[in-house]
Amino acid sequence: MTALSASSGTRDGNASVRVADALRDAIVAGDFPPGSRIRQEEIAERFGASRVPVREALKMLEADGLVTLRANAGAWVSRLSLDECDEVYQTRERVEPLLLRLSAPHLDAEALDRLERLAEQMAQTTEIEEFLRLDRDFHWSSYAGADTLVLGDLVRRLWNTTQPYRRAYTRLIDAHSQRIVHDEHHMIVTALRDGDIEAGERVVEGHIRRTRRLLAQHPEVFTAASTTP
Amino acid sequence: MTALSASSGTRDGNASVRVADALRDAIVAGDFPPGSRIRQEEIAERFGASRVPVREALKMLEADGLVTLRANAGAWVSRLSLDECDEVYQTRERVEPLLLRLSAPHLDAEALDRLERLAEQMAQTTEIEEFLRLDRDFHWSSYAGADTLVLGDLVRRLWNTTQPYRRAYTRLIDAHSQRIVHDEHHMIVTALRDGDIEAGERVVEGHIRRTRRLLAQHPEVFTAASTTP
DNA sequence: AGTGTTGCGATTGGATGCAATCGTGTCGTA
DNA sequence: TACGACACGATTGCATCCAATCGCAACACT
Repeated sequence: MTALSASSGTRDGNASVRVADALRDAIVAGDFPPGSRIRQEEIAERFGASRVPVREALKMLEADGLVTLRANAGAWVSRLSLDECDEVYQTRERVEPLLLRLSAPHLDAEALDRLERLAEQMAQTTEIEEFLRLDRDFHWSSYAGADTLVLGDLVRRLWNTTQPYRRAYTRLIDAHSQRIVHDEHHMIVTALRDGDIEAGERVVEGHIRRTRRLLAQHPEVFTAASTTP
Repeated sequence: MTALSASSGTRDGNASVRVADALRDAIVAGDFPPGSRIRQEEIAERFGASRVPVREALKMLEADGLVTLRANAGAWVSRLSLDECDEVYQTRERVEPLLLRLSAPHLDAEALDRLERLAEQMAQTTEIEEFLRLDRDFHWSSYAGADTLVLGDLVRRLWNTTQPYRRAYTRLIDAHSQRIVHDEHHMIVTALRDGDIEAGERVVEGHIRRTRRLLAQHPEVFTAASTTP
């Protein structure tokens, strides 16, 4: 599922977008931990392109907040301070309830069943990457009803920039916290089934806030976050 | 104030950023109305650069939401539908109160005086561009205390993408509506002086919501928005 | 007359090549 | 030994050049 292959053959006319997508996936997947140096030529070779589309991709990822560029120096995977991460989470607390509100009316029974299933799967897994993937999948599925372009993109961006810290943090939570996450997910599904948007908004908000507070109790995550497979 | 000169001489190492900034300013200023075709070579010549940094700039502005790119076809200034604009405003309703909250504690008496002065100036001007400039200045000054990077950028982006419609809409509001805007700005200053962050958040939220509703009553703004000086 | 097709100009996408800049290791000096 | 200057390699930034694609108009065909 992570970015592999996607190189040989296709000359579809937009290498920069392909490189950006692949590189974004790689960063989010943890292949490039925060602070990693990104060399243009290395990326170019890796994805079978020249440096020009790579640079365009880097500009896009910089706007995404995933990459930090310094003129005449190079590109690094963005590293968030605890304060910045906290800020992103506060932003998510405000924005994601809205996205859920916009999505909720368009979620049919099948979509809700799917959410339920994802929540169940999460409760049963202990593997970290699987947990992260399911969590992402759960929330995005809950937002899938919103045909919004701009807000969806915005939230996706906020998720992406904080993914490395969510990964590091996931390693730290105990069974009790994990149980709370499971309950909250279940409450989201319940609220959606009841058509109680207000309740849904409040659960999502609290869900994110709780994670933010827990993260703030683990500043060590932000001093040297590394992920080596 | 609009982008002129800024061409000859300086070889500072980051032409793409300069082009992006200048082009962004030009779009926000209304030099390129929504739907305008953007030809790479034209921009390149205009800012004394090659097409390569122009394309990098376009990728950045696309991520900003200001420009829409179609592969092998070209670039256009993004055009928002009424629904999309409404969505951006709903997002602003959620996010800007937070930004104000983060900013408020760091605003000193001098900053508040400045806000007061800007509000007064707005109440006395009738010229549209001046009104827009002061409005932007007022709100951004109220957010200036927040040393936040990510949230500030996000809000700036939301303002930029909706600027053309705010401009078109400003032409339509009557004296009564303008008076309400003035009052709301004054209430923001008052809340900040009192240190009542809750009140400030609520005023900002209502301020944006009211504008959103008024915009929704003028769908003609989104059918063919043009601004020719 | 209406419709599908084919060719050309205009424009974009991408690769290569060269100049400018930065980081780093080495050397010289106090 | 500690500190600063310098030169070299590595990397980035940008301009030029060529190929690929699209839009459009003229044309042929039913």
